[in-house]
Amino acid sequence: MARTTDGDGTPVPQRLLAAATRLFAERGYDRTSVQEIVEAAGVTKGALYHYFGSKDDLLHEVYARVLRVQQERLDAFANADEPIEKRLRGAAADVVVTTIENLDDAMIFFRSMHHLSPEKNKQVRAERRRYHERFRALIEEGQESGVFSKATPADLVVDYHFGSVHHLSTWYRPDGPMGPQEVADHLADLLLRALRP
Amino acid sequence: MARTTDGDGTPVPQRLLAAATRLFAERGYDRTSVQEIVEAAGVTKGALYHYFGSKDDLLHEVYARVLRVQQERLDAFANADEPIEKRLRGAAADVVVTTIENLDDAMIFFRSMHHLSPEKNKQVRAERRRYHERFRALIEEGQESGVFSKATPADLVVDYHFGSVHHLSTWYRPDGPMGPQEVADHLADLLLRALRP
DNA sequence: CTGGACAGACTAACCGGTCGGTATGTATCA
DNA sequence: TGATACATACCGACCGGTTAGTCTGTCCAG
Repeated sequence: MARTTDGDGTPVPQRLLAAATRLFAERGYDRTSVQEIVEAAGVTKGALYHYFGSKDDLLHEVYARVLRVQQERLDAFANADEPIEKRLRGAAADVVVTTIENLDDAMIFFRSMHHLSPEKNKQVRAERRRYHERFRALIEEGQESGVFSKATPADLVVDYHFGSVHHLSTWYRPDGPMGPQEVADHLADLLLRALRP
Repeated sequence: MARTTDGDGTPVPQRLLAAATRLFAERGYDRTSVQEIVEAAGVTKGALYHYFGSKDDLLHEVYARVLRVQQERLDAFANADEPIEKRLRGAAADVVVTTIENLDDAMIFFRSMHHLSPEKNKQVRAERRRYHERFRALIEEGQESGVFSKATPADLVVDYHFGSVHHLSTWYRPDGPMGPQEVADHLADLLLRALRP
């Protein structure tokens, strides 16, 4: 039997990543010791430093995973064969749902970026910008075609919406009165209503 | 001459608070050592622990200051003798301006809450709720009188707006193309437009 | 001479990361 | 088939460095 799956069926690197994600979201990056991560994953430090170069690397992996997923989902909605209104609404609501379904990731994303090393921070920022720009392009397209109001610069509208997404990890509770889809519909509504000409 | 004002005219406790605010915003709470704070303030650890019980206390003071100022300003706008639309717009825009003018505070506020001790965290949350509820009351008032749409629960609208305020510290740059008032007007516009019946 | 306002040396606890070592799996060849 | 050789996966003691907080002492105002 391969050592990689001792204990349960999940490979060690993924177990470490999962444990780190949970702990980083729970206590923050600096308050989580490498020792705690490896204990939660049921291995020792040797294993962690066998698969990851540093604690920082672990955090970076979390970011990479989130960014990849979000960008893929946005592209799918943005490139669909639908009227612009529907595409924007779909993308805006979807990012809310996936954020709620991965609140830990969101928490880490917005709270721990400054813990990344400068190069990795730069890399993450660059990918974030790609995401931001794809979203902005959607809004601009609607503005050009007269479906959305031009009163507010598209850039600002993007930040307005992502502010609310960002904020979710602060106030949303899974045991609260609203489900993910419900919140998503409301937030997408607010965005679309704000954009009415 | 009192030792409290050695060096410049500012009393030591305020110098410590100012230094801590800047450093916490710059590097984060955990990455800022007590030694760095006292050096930036031109004193030693003896002085810090003479005035503050702990590093945590220092952070708490930053929160208390921000909360007090924001609550006062909100109350002023909310209780003014104006139509509800104007009062909400005024409050919504004002919080944006003051947030931009104290970006360090905002950065710390949303990034470092989880570093507070449980009791202090609870205390801060309670005050935050008061603020949130005053703002929500404004929106509900407008909804009741038919000036604002009832399509979205008032609670969610509040979180929507404060999401964008929260987000400011992430993207706003003082040397960017927009001034504080300009951004504030746009964001208040978006809120009011989203609330149109 | 008393007490507040500090200075600064000190401590005990961690923490990230390293490193030598071991166990297991796999490829090669006689 | 069985032995040899090497690679991969991991263990856990250990190290250098840092940190929040303490404690004793000094100095000056009133």
